[in-house]
Amino acid sequence: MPAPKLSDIARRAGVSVAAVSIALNNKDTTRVSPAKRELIRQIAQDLGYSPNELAKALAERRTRLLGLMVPMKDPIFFNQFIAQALSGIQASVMRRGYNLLIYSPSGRPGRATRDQILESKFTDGLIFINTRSCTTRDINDTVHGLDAAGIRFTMINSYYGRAAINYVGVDDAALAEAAVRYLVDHGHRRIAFLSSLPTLPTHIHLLQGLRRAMAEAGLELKAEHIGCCNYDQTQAFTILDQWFLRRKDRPTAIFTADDSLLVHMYDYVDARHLSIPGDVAILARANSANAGGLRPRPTAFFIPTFEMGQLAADILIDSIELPEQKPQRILLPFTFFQGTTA
Amino acid sequence: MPAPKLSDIARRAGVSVAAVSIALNNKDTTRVSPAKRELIRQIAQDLGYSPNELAKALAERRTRLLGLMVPMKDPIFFNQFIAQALSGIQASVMRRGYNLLIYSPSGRPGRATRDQILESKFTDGLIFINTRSCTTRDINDTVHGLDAAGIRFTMINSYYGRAAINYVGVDDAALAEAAVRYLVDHGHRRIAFLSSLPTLPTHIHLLQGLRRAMAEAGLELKAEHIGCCNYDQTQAFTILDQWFLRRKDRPTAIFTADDSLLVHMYDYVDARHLSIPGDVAILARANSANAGGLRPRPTAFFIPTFEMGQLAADILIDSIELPEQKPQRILLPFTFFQGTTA
DNA sequence: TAAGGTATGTTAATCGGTTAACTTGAGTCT
DNA sequence: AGACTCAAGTTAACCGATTAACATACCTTA
Repeated sequence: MPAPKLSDIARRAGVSVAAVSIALNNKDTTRVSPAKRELIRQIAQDLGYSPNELAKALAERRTRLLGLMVPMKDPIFFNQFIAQALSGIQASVMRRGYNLLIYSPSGRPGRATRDQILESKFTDGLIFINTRSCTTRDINDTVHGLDAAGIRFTMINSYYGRAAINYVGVDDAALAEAAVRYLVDHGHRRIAFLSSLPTLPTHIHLLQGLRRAMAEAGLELKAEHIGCCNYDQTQAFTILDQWFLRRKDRPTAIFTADDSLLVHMYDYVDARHLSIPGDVAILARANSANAGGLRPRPTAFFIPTFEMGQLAADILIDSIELPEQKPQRILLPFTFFQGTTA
Repeated sequence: MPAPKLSDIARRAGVSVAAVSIALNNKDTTRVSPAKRELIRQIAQDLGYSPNELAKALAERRTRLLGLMVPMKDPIFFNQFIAQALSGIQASVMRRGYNLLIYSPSGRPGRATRDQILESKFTDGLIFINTRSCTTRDINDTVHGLDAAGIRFTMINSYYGRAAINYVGVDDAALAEAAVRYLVDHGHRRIAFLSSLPTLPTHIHLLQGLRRAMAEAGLELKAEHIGCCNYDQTQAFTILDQWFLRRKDRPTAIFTADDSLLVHMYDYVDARHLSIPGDVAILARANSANAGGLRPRPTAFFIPTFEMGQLAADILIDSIELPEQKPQRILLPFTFFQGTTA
């Protein structure tokens, strides 16, 4: 038999559908007598009734669903940054009585995506993460489009515009400064920066910090000591060979911008039979859970990815439930771990 | 202004709402003249119309949403098995025009969960993964409840009952047999088995295979050489100390059941200054993506987690879209990787 | 005793779509 | 000319809830 609905209960109880709805939802306690309320409850229970959330959402104009926009490369959740943020998001979402819907538009989440999502009305709000291959322009367009449409959203570590939006990130510039200071304190003068994509907000912020701190130390970050490998091991090796196969000017320390680069560094060091930190010191910006299994243990600045996810969901839900809430911009602190690589 | 709806288009075009619905959905090409169809399209475009998917789903009794049931421990997606399966699921789901909803009931996905989900009607089908802390009874109850309610679902590597259900897994018994043969071929006679939870289907299947293959080789798997550490490093160390701190009967090889155990082994070997494979050989059942970063590279049987996710979603969608589809039971092959640990 | 308040419901509109069944007029066939 | 077919829409029921507005009886209170 089909699932019972409000009208089934109403018929059995000899009351109107409205009465059943009111009774079961605990609204307006004065509208249904305690006796009838109890009767209705009992019948609902006997029938194993549970509401059709779809109909409910349509009537209430609210789904209690959050959408996570993550640009699709097939094995997307292999990315520890995303996996951990997702865990944090899911934790908050559960705690606040919401659920999470995964949207992964193929291609860039620019105009098409915005439209696709604006349209659906399936989610009460959106979280953007790792909009890695988006141009600044795409992101700005998206931000403005969503704002104009009154859609609530939060960006995680992926926006460098100036609009007042919900934002959760880590202070990458400060992190890079701390990294340089650490390396300089340990005697390094030739420092290279290995990154994934030059368009990433993280890349840009790190670079700002690096330049500032190196200038302070009277050093210079040479253009040829900045490498981007586009998440590709082969490209990483090419860059590293350029740095290490010539005798002079060889960097003594490398600062890596994300987890995948750290792994590439380890692979490279293996392949070329270099020693860490003898031949090259490695200082990483990394996710703790991911770096935990690596040997040797990397010296690293860990970013609180899980917490970023949690906060992102929390401030998004705040802004959904409290209409007058101002957008929040949150930068989380990073932590230092002393490994054996620098 | 509020989002445009069908009725707005209908008014502007001077036709009925039904006509607009038909025209925009390309149904029944003979019902609306090409001219009117074009007019309606144009107006929809001008207004930036996009359908309210909620209303659509309610009317069509279909959401094109799949639910993923994953038991919630807070940092759930740190688990590479889940993260990879999720990636596979998401890939298939996208390809087939669906979206994914994450359900993570706190507590065991037994009766309460089943009810919670049956009720919602938000998803067209469910995927169960890693129902690690469920009793056999809970799982059987769930399976029967879902079947009775006509809910479509697939289980990934987490069912040992005999009901005909959609199931995707790996042939763990065969994997364990292959592991034993490899170790025996390399001269090992005292083999220990390190696992996480004795109630896991994987644990049970591996154990079957181990016993069978060792019997074939004229060996015995001693009860004290089977250890379960409940995902806890301290417990793992306790077990390993029992195995290694006494002189005789010390195992020469350890077969590990999942990724976390492999990491614990590495940590242990570090802590006790043992050498691999000199003091102890390690042969792992692992997820390739996760084990990829480990040094030394583990000798391992890799399970195709991503593909399992893909297939799970595919057969689920098949069974949703083809009502007469029989449940499919799929066991995927594993692959061997020759590392340096065994 | 008339007015007003309170408890307990019901009616009907609404959310934004889909779709079976009906209508109407024009063309076709015999 | 009458019966039949087909194109092109329209009407209205329906999906399964929520909720504002209205109705009724009973109880106070001045």
